[in-house]
Amino acid sequence: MAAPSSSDAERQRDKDRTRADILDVATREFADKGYTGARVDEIAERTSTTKRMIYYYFGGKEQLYIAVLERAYLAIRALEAELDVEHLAPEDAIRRLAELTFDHHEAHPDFIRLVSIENIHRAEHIARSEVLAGLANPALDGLTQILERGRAAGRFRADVDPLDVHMVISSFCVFRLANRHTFAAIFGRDMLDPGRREHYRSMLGDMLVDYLTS
Amino acid sequence: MAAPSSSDAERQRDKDRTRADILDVATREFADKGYTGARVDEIAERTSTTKRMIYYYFGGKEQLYIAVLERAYLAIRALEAELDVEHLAPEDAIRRLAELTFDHHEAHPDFIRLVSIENIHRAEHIARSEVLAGLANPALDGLTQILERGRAAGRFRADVDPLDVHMVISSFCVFRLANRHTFAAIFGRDMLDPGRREHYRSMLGDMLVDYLTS
DNA sequence: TTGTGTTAACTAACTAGGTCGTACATAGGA
DNA sequence: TCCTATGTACGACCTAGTTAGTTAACACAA
Repeated sequence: MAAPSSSDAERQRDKDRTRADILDVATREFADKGYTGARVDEIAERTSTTKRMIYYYFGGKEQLYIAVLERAYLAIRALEAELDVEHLAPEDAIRRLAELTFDHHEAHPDFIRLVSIENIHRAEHIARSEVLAGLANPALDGLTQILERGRAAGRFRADVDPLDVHMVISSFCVFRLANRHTFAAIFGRDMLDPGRREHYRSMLGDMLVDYLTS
Repeated sequence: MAAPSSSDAERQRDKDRTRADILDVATREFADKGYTGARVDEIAERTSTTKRMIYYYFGGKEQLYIAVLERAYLAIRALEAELDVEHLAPEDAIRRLAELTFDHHEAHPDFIRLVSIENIHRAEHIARSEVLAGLANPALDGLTQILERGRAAGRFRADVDPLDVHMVISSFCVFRLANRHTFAAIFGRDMLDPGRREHYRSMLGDMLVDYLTS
């Protein structure tokens, strides 16, 4: 490693920008068309660089896809880590966490689609990623503390596993986005209708609190 | 139209059998690899017939895929229509319905995968199917009656929409199957572990009853 | 019964258009 | 001269869909 000169730093910045550019385009393409449906040529065309560069930077289609997944998961986990609910009553804290997840998923439909796609592939790519395999959810720590506090205060039932609660929150928020198209096609209801947003958002909190305090 | 001779009937049976054979194989292939990932050649090879026959019977890859979706939805709806809970108390009826959906989804992972895949494609194929677009869920009628009974008896809250309850049930049951791979990769928990099955099955009913009676 | 025309069921081989990945050439800084 | 970075062009393979032709069953007239 040579000592970094200013031009080295510049070049590194350029490189990072090119990588980020490719990842932006690739994220949209993979989220849109799935792993098999995505076209490397298409990604290259929508990038300020060439296909050759994609192979130069990432090695291949699969490694590019894994890089896309890694960045998407890391971004979402970074946001989750900011959760701060220690000053709230347990019930309100649970509602707050549910709302955070709710908002979060709604704001990142690409991420939800990538997760769906990755599940179709039985998470084989995540398993192959050293960054992601076993990457725990930071929100889980906050959730564990909330449940602990609620239980200590005698307000929450004692037999609840944080991961189960996380699963319920995720299932509600993920389903609303991931299955909205078949749901709309069959029942004629758009789960993302802005007019119903608040209803769903508070419904999840209500359900959780009712269950935890029963 | 000639009067149906016995050989006509036989030929129709053969034809139906060939169609069903192709659909069986195609269901597995599409559920396994997704629409784009599925290979018509592969389906043909695993069938007792040839690729040309698939085009002969179904017209193309997309029409074959739609036929697979139609059959899968129709099969599941037929089972749902058998729900009979009028003799149960509203709380028990809700639990029964939730368990039926829970068991059902668990027993039909291929169907869940097809639904996930179809959502990745924004339900464009379902929308194109005359059979499926607007095919309501028979279980929804049962659910509506249960909620009505519970409300009339003063045991259930009044402000609950059947479709919302259906959504909660579906989200829980679907998430458990559809997202099990990424969930396992990241949290190290297999949501389909038989040892946890009863826990999840009753947890869903508990949650619903807690919410509806709150 | 036999010959003939007709139609549905079926098949192998092919085509046209992609699709990932690579070989090669080049430029320019250290 | 070596290394990183980049562009062009191509090759090997794959895949949905088609073409052109075969087989088998049947209807009906002679």
